[in-house]
Amino acid sequence: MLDMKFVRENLADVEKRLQTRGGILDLSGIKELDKKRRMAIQSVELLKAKKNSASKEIAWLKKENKDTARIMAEMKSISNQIDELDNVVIECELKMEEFLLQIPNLPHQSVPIGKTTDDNVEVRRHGNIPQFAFTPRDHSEIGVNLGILDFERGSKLAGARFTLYKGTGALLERALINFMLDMHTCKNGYTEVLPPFMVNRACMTGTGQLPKFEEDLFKIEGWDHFLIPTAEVPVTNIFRDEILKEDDLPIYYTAYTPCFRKEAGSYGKDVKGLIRQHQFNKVELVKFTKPETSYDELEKLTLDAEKILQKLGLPYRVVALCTGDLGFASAKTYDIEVWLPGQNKYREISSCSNFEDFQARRANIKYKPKDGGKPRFVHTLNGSGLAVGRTLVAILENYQQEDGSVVIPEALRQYMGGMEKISK
RNA sequence: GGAGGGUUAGGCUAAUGGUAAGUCACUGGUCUUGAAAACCAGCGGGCUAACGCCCUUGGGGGUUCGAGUCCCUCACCCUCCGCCA
Repeated sequence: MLDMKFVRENLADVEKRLQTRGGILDLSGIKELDKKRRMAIQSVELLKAKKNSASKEIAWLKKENKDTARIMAEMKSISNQIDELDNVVIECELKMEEFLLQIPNLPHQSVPIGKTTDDNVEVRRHGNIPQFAFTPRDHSEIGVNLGILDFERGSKLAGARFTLYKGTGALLERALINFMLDMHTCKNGYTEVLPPFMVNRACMTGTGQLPKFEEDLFKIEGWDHFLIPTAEVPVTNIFRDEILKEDDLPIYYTAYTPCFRKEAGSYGKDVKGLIRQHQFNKVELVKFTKPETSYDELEKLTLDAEKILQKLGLPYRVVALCTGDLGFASAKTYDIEVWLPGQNKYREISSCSNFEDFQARRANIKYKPKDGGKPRFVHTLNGSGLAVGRTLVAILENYQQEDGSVVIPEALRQYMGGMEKISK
């Protein structure tokens, strides 16, 4: 959520920057509401001051056993006026909040202007694309042939976009989760947390999934809870409605969770294989920082995610998302895309974002500056480190051998009982 | 599922229906060679050019001139019983 005061004082600039995201935004309605609200507040506060002093007077008159009928009648009518004006104020505030909750974050100045994924800017590449002496197969073919992925039974159990991992496939997924968590906790300085996999409405509103994107979420029947679409939601909300100490910052958390997404609007896309599932595993990185350091922290967080791919020997590139491709709550996002030989292209495996104070304002997460000043909103960041299913896809495709077997990356072997290769 | 208890500012904790008192922590100041102690001030949000004023006792509603306090309702937390991994 944007700061109303900032919006009021920078209306034209805010409109202009939001327009770079696509979609047309007219903020004049909110400006009117803001004006109406402030006028009502000014008049109602005069009446309230009057009421307060009159109440004291009544208490005093009663003590003295004097007549209070006249002043009490007068106060009755003032109370009614206060009620009316208070309602005007509340109505304005509700409408403004409803409006503000629908407005996406302002893109950071460094974000490239553009409309679609084609306008994203490649920042760097790492690793060499593997050359095959044969036509590389796609991960679903490799996985099914090795008997480690079962898409048919997955859909028997839960429908399309669900997969059953078997044997070494299940082990590989678990090994990846452990490998990633160990890297982030032991080498990169994150604290592991294991949050609830379903959360209440306040959490979803705090990180920006609600109220706008309810159709993308799985809701629990008969309860105002939702399955989490990413660990970002419960982990960022850990400090909702709290005031942290400046010395506590920055806070680094990492969490493994499954993620549940309806994938509304993606009909026909990536229907085959593991790329787009209703349930997938992810290891997430979340940071709470001071405003001054959040962009440095974004660079570091992105590198922490990249280290996983480097250790696994998977080639990738990093792209800076353009304004039109930016997520709702994000001010700046780097996507990390891993090379998939089966598709002969780079595919997103991580998305690292700085939300600045957008989520912190919605979730009311503050810190108290050391110098005793007023509490300020923290900046929140997060990134996948990494999407586990897609990492498994990348390993199967990049490490496949002509005979259909798959070599296990060196870094992962200690997590798989020393196994070096997956074969039939 | 049943019974009971609870929610006051960053933490803790008061308040016969008369307009939120204290305390601890924290920050700044005074004092000091320095520190501690002591003392003073600040430490939720909003409106205003400013002086100041208004709001804030989990959310919403009601009674009242006036509600932390009384009534209704919802949410969340805790304890016990039942069931259960």
